[in-house]
Amino acid sequence: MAGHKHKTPDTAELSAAIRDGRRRITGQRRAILDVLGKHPHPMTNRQIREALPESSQCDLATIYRSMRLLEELKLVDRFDFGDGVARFELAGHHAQDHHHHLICSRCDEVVEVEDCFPAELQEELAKRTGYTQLSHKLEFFGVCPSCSDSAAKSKVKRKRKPCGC
Amino acid sequence: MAGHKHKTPDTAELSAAIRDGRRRITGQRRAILDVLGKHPHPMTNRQIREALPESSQCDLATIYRSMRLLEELKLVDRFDFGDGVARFELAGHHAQDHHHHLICSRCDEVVEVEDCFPAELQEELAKRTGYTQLSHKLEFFGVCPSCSDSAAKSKVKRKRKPCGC
DNA sequence: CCAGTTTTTGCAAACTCTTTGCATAAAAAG
DNA sequence: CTTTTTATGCAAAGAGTTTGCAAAAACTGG
Repeated sequence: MAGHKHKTPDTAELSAAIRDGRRRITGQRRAILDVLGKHPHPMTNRQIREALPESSQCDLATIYRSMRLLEELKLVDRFDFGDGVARFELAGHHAQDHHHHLICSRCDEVVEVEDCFPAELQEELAKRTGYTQLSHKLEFFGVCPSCSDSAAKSKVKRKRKPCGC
Repeated sequence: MAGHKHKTPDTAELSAAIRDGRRRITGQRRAILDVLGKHPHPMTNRQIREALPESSQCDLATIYRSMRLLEELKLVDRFDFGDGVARFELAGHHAQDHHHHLICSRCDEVVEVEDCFPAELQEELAKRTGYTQLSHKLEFFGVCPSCSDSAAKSKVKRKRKPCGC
């Protein structure tokens, strides 16, 4: 009974992923996955901590360590919205495990994007350059409908410009 | 006599760009542009400082401030290779002002890439989502020819994984 | 279910990149 | 050359992330 989507991996899946190494299934790790399972978009470590239930509060350092582990175990995916803060999403949370995002530069609203850089072009690039094992990082930025409506630009702004390209 | 490629903007260009605001043409700023003009790939602020001639050494804080200014003036472009460090390139340094990079995850070698996310797809994405003023951030990662040759994996490695996607 | 062994956690300190306050130096203006 | 205004150097502060270490929790084998 494995392979859920939009759900937290159950203990079986978790232990299956953890079994090989001598890692342990701790309450904190379960709680973190739980939180991620309830959020549709990438979360920062700080957001994860704030979203933890009181019963499973834990130190930020623990979250940082956990995210590294969970990333290695391929249970979460790391994203970079260009503001210098790492964000994580439960792997397999969305229809396509590989996907990108469209982020509003004014209010940070996020939309999941299924478009991806054309595989043929990427393969061509690999051949042309001789590089192997190609992957890419791609995120979109723009102004969301509600922010472009409210011409009032007195909204929260990102600290660092995300792109500029 | 403007519009050079692969060259440092001359004082005329610099002052033209600076004139509007009440900014000044200083030795440090000229030196920084000079350094960028000699490097084909994006440089970190620390690299820029180390590349400055002894005669124009300056504080890192000055470089940070200068890069912000030069970015606003569109004299340099900012890039993010996913390792948490900002990198800058002289604007118009390459044939296409808008371009991306292919970075070796083992040795950090960089190749300039002209491929770009298809404009049609991006416009479609804009229509579909209602977002406006779309832009994107795109970088490729892989293993360069020489690194894949030397199966010896005892090379310098990046501190943070760049992508994972 | 308990005792032993090994991994995790919390806490504090350290690190890296980046920003900022302030007195001084340098550039532009007259 | 003097005045005015912006930039720089230096030091300190911020933010995100990592790490050392003793105490706590999880797995193991009785």
